[in-house]
Amino acid sequence: MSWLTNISPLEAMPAKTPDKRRRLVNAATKLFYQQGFSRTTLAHIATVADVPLGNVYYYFKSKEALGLALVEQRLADDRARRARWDRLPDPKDRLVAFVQMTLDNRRRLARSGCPIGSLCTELHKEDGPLPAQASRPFAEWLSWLEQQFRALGHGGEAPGNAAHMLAVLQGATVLTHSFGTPKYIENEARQLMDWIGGL
Amino acid sequence: MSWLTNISPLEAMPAKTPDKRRRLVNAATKLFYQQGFSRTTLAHIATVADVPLGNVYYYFKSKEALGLALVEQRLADDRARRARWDRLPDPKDRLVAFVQMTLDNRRRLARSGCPIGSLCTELHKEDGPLPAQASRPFAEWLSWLEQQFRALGHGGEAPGNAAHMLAVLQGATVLTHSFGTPKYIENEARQLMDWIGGL
DNA sequence: GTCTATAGGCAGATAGAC
DNA sequence: GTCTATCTGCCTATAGAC
Repeated sequence: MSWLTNISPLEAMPAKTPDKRRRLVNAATKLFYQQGFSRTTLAHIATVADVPLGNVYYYFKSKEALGLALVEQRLADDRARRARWDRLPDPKDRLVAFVQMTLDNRRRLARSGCPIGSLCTELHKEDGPLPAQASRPFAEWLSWLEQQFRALGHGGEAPGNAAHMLAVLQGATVLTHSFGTPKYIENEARQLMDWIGGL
Repeated sequence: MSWLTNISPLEAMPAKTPDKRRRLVNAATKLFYQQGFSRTTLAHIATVADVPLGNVYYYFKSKEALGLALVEQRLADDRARRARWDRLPDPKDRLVAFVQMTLDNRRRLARSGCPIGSLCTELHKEDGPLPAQASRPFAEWLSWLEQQFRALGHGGEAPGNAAHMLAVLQGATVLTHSFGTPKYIENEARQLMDWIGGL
């Protein structure tokens, strides 16, 4: 009865999402984040993923298609993370978890910026469907943040509060990345924590 | 006595900064901003500046050198703008002018993002001296904002307040650009105006 | 100082054998 | 499904006449 064992959906469909495809998306995620979309070559991605260059095109018909797959992966990962946080009984704790995630990642953010924000900024200068797709992760985070503020009884101000929280962290990340120091994230995160505590 | 006529310093030294050089920097500024550094070709810049491609290399030894010149131009323009605002007697009015500038530019910012922020984000993924130079415009704005808060008697909190104001506007600009709507800048600018009024 | 022509190299994408 | 070899085109940069 192996078909009843509790395995992850992705492992359950090896034919549709084989290991190579996953490795390519993972390598692309890492390299696009560290070097940017334009500067990253498919040859480099293939090397990191340990897949021959020509084989990349069996899984993705173009570099753009790989970019789109990367956005989908990001959406799935973020949804999983939010689902975990949704188990916290107090919406305040969910907001704290969000700010804390940024704080925990501050060194990485100082090195390479926000993976969603910098992807958005860069892909919005590309042609085709990439610009529109790139902002979807932001849209879903905004919507989730709104939910938390609404659950706290701040219905009318929920959209504004959600946007403010995301904007502050994005801006702090831009400065932290520009100057290569985590201090902007640390200062803004502390203020946001106080704000959440006082809601 | 034509040497006494009141002409601009740049027109006064045609040998050192001829028109073609200026046109190239202006075209590069515009195209790097709209399309990004990597995606913009020297051929396109040359066309927009109405300069033959081969002639570009008489003024700039490489694409990177053109990028560095662009940063210098940005620094000069920003200093001139701050010098004008420094004539306002009340530091609050100077801070208001800064926020108002962002608000006035919101449509352009929705289309292409912050010219300093997106340049920083993209150039920090390049090699060579560009990453370090790209953040200088931010550094000078931060320093100027700090001065204004100090002039208002908020000495100890001046660095934090300056960073917060810049971070909020940067973050609002990232969201405004990502979603193509000025509303995030409008909301955050309004709150910053209230904050300045109550200082 | 100016401009044409082109070198040189690299990156995205494809062909086609296995 | 996999992989090697390669095509095609573009982009930075240079050569060299004027």
